[in-house]
Amino acid sequence: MAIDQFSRSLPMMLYRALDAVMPRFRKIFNDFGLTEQQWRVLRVLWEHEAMTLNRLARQTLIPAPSLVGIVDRLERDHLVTRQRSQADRRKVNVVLTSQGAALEDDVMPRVAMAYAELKQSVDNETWNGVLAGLQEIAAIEAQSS
Amino acid sequence: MAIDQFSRSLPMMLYRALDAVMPRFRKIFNDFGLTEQQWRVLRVLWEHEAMTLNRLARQTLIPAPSLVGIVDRLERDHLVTRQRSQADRRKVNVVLTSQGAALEDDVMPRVAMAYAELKQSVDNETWNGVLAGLQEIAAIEAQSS
DNA sequence: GGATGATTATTAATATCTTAACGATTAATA
DNA sequence: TATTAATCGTTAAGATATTAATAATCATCC
Repeated sequence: MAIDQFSRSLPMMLYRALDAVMPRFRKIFNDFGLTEQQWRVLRVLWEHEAMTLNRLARQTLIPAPSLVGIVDRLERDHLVTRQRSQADRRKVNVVLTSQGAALEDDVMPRVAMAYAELKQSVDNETWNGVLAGLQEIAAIEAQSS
Repeated sequence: MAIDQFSRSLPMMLYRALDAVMPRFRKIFNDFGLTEQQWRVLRVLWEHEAMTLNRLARQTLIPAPSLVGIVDRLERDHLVTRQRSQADRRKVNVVLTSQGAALEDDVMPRVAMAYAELKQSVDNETWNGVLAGLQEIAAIEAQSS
């Protein structure tokens, strides 16, 4: 087979790693009534306060059409607000509410601890090697045509 | 920050790598009217002819509830069939139709070529290192509690 | 300065994910 | 053997992905 074993192909190994890693985090998110992508949006806003929907999409790796609904529900839950840009009225800034900002102190410690545990369960050299390798793979151009 | 940069966390790097790698394959799938997970099901069946829905879920990394609908649509398109097991009537075997089997010769070459191109665009040592590292990460127990 | 072309957010349609629950069947057990 | 527990496929409900298209706004260019 050109692609030796399907199960060991790069894409499947990437999915498999995510399946092994994400459940522990999702449990934490659920404890706070958050979905994974809601968490991602908040995680970025906790660092940047506010951000255009497009930039938010890039930072969170969430496709813009999905982000629209996600921000809708975050707005419904009073965690963020939409603010139309004055300079360029096409742009919409997603802004943290005080409630959304306050959530950071509750969620981040638990996530940080889970992340530390995860890191400890993997050999340190392997960990760094994977991150570096993924960086290289992620840098491959989208190979237009 | 305990989790240095969010963008460089392991989960985000995994997602980023997938975003860089998968579009080229999805274009091929679309050329044959297949979705990514329909492809995954066929890819496994091309090697095993038939398989229980549960085992198929594990092999494809597709959650069982999702797989139900995916098999529904593959059945609608006359690519697979459901066959209730005689030995254990709880089980359902998903079986390739001749049409589904025939698709292999059309799809596999193009996917294999895209995969080869992908592999070539990454340093060989990096490639193997990432696969080995992902294997180790994927092996982490689901950490029950 | 108005037609043309790009950007930004959004909607639409279909497919899939996530979590929980349920019905049918089989296995285990008292 | 009647009951209880486990397994298998499935349904349900809400959230998200994927791809294409659209309305509003902005930039450009002649």
